[in-house]
Amino acid sequence: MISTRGRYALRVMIDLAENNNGSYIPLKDIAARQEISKKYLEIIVKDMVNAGLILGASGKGGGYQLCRKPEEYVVGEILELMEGSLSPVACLADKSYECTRRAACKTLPMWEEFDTLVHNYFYGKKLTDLL
Amino acid sequence: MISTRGRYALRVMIDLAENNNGSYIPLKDIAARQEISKKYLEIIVKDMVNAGLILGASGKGGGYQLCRKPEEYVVGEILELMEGSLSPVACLADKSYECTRRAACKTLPMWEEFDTLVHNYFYGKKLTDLL
DNA sequence: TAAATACCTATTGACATAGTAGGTAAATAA
DNA sequence: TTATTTACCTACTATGTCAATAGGTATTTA
Repeated sequence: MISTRGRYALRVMIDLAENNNGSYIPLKDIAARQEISKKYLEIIVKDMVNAGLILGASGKGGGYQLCRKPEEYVVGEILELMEGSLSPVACLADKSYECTRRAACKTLPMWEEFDTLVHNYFYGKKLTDLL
Repeated sequence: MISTRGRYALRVMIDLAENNNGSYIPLKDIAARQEISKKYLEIIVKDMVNAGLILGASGKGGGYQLCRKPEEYVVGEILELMEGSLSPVACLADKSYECTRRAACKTLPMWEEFDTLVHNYFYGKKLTDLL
């Protein structure tokens, strides 16, 4: 399951791409267009700035902006940054996770194959594919 | 993310398939082999019985048993019964979910495509593929 | 009658999710 | 300078899910 963090982040990116006019776009406008709580979006958008996905500028005339061309963003990157991991099971999501049953695990190969499938799907989609 | 409900259910099914000898297999043995809390497994296995995936029998000599041939079980069916849904977002998982933004949603087609991908992957795998 | 088993109800601690509340800092325009 | 607009910051909260644990009852066989 993809949480609101990843889903809302994606919608913010799309909104920024569609409404790009060279200047910064206030979160108030994004929240209104997307019908998402502005207060809650603040948290998510802050993380997007920290992750280097977008630019933020304070003060009057401030807001947010993409820092790359829309076709240079990959959906998988955005989702993975916001969700932490897209892996279906803990033993693949946590690189440090040590499972004593690993060698004997009958299901691991399936999770690994599925993990690759998911990764390839979302890394094969660009932001521009959603516009 | 697939929770322990789905993952453990799959391991129970594999264990039942591998240790099938015509009679019922006590949960105690499954829990020991799989190194999973028996008390916790009770909850999961009870749901598997209610869902019609396996048979349970009380009393001495009782335990659990597959009620179909291993090749007649599909992984997707087992996971979906235990996890409730494999859909990545609420608007696809809940059939009754009414989203006012549905028609305008830029991301929905991607979630739908991904949902189909996930469904096809797990419904293309049989229990016997894991043995 | 004793043992082994499934089955039942209730509870718990930890954590994540999806927010809300209220403030501070920074930039611009009057 | 001052007011306004904006991002940014810390803290809090209600609800729910996850992964169990605890202790009992019903059922079947030897």
